[in-house]
Amino acid sequence: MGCANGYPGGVDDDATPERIRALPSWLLARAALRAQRTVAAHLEDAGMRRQHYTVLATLEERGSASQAALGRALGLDRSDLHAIVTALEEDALVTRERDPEDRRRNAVRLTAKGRRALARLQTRIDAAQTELLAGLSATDRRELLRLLDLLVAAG
Amino acid sequence: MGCANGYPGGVDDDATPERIRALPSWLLARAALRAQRTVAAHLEDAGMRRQHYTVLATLEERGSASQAALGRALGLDRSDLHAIVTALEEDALVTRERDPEDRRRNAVRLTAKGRRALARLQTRIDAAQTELLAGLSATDRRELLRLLDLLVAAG
DNA sequence: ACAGCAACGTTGGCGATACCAACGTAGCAG
DNA sequence: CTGCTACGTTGGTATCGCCAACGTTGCTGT
Repeated sequence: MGCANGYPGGVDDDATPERIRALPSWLLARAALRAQRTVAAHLEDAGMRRQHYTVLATLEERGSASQAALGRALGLDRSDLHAIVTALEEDALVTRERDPEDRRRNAVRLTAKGRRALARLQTRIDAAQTELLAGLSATDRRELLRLLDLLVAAG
Repeated sequence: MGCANGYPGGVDDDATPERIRALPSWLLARAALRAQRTVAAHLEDAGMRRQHYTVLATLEERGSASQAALGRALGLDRSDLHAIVTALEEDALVTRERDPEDRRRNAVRLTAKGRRALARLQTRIDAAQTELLAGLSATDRRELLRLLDLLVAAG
């Protein structure tokens, strides 16, 4: 009668209840947290955050983009993008100039240094994804991407 | 030559680049954000947050638990759990007493009112999950749970 | 018996993230 | 030229996960 709940071992308190562990929103939060920590750890000694990478990658694809366009493409707020571009500009990874064709906009462009930094970041990002998905087969990885994409697209 | 990138339409700037959209960590973050917003919206007029639900649900399963045990079961920090239990106690949903068998611990227990509140919360949580997974078939939902569980267990 | 170590709860604080409100400026449509 | 809209900028808010420190309590080894 020593154990209040009738468990023999006793260390069962550390286990997440099935009721919670079967909750999609909880699992998503947990998995995303792990993903975030993994990516952050891989980018740490590069002094970058994950949004810096996504902005640089988008710029490499677009060539030039306004901050508002970057925000819409990446789901970021204008104010947050302002801070990100400012940081990248201070590191000379991007340039920010008034768009001559629409002087409301800032034309943000990748510099040569930015392009090199992006290449280095890409390596780290790839390593983080590999570590994150280490327990999944190739088929499972594809399935995961498909299902997550469904969820994101429905948003 | 009007369009810098050769796109005819022009509203393509709002689309997330494939390079980003195929990134597991990014998809996880986006999907988790949507899940979080959906749950929060469903719990909003109940004046509760999602961690309140998980704590209440764990207590219903365990009967009694210390704050540290709740933290380990749910992946929450001691300090955060303190705030949660305090809030639940103020609403008389749980009681917090010194555990007579180990006076370092607090024995947190569900009250009758807490049990009723949990039942109401469960309805809202279920509705949120339904809304979240609306675009997925039953098979897809099972697959998603399995894959997310793999990711979380590997953490 | 006692000293040292570990666990617990509590308090206070930090950094990252997502979001919102307001403002001035610039383009655009009626 | 008069609204309306988009844009960038600034500043502020709320949540969340995490960490450090402290006093109390239990356990263990000597």
